[in-house]
Amino acid sequence: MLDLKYLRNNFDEVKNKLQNRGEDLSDLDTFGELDERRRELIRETEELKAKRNEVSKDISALKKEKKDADHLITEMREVGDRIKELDTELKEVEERLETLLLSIPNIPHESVPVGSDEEDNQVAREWGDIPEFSFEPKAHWDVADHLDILDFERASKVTGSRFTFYKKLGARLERALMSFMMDLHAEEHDYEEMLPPYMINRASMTGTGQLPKFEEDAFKVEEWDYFLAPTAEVPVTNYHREEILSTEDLPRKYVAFSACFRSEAGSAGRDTRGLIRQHQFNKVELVQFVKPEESYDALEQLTGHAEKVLQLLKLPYRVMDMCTGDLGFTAAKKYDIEVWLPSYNTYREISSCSNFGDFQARRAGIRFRRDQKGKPEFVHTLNGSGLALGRTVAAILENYQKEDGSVVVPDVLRPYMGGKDVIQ
RNA sequence: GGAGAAGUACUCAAGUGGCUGAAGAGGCGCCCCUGCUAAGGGUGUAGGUCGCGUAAGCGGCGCGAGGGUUCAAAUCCCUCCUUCUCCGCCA
Repeated sequence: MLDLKYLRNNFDEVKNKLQNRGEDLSDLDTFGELDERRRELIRETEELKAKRNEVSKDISALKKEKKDADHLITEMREVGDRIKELDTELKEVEERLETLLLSIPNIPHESVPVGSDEEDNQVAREWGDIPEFSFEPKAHWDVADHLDILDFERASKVTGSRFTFYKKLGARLERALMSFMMDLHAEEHDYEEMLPPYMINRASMTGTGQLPKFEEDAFKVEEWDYFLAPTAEVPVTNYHREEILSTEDLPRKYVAFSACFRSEAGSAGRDTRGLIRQHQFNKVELVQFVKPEESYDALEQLTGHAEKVLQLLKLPYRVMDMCTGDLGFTAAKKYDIEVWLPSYNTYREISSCSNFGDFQARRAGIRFRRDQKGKPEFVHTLNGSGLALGRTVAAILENYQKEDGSVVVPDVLRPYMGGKDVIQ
């Protein structure tokens, strides 16, 4: 959410900066009218309330002296009615204004490359050597099928499409990755470990920006106003919703494991096979709350923490600096980390690291105080996958596959795999 | 699911219709005393947000949330949320 006063005072500039984001901005022009009407109503209603408060004191005094106050009471009855009318209109105007503000995307940071779609994203850096195979590398679902470690078919029977059963060493591999990543971030990168709820209420989903605009992307729990968490970003960021942190609380860094649920509305027919696009997947998520002046350094650091996972797993990747048109609704700046998948002969997203500036913090009311007497200020929030587990499994199966159909276990995972060095 | 109790400021807590933005205590700030510490005395401090204003400031809101009654609500009524206790059920 953008700051109301900032938007008022810099309307054209803001509109201009949002232009190359590719979002629909047609509602933006109602802002001026709503904002003006709101303040008009506030002025009017507050004047009347001040009067009512004053006269109420007079009435109280008169009553105490056993004097007649009927004429004042009659007058205030009318004032009260008028206040009620104005308040009703004010409430309606404020709701419309709120809805509008909640639907305006974040302003991109000046360093974000201008562009219209993913074609305009820029490669920030590449790491690792693309593996060469003496045979035709198989897609991870074929590797998994041969090893009998994933069962998509039975998952469609039990639930539906885009779900899977992990089996045997496949299940073990996913669990190993979870522990490996949690340990790495908690012990080496100084994040506090957390296991959040997987169901989230509406206020929290609004706080991080999934709502109101993207309700169709989420799974809704019938009868409850709860949503299945699309990412641990939502519960963990909202952990501090409506709180004022003290300056020594910052930066605050959390690493959370959670299942993630996405309806994938609008992706029908894409990545229908394998682990790349599931309705449910596991993810280790990094979340940071930092002082405003530190957030862009923190983004580099956090992205580095996610990259470290791939480096230790020895999986080749590249980091993309996302352009204005591909930033998403909430981010001010975003890096996607893409891992090499041999069977696709390309890189695929495995992590997304974003700095939201104060955009989420304003929605969620997450603030901090620099010193005892200081005014509360909004923190900056960041998060990034560290990493998505399903896609990491896919990357390992594909990059570490052998001609005989077995898969070598990356060194760093062996302690988590009971010492196993190969899946066969 | 059933039966009860409670939600007030950083914390504890008083307050059942009108000088209560809210007693008191703790905490925190400053000062004094005691050569440090412990203890004692004095004094100060109350959040947040919105509107008007260059500012000082003035005003509105506000006692879990949202409605309602009233000239006036922390205080009365309704709905919801959360916490606690007991019973039932359950991983």
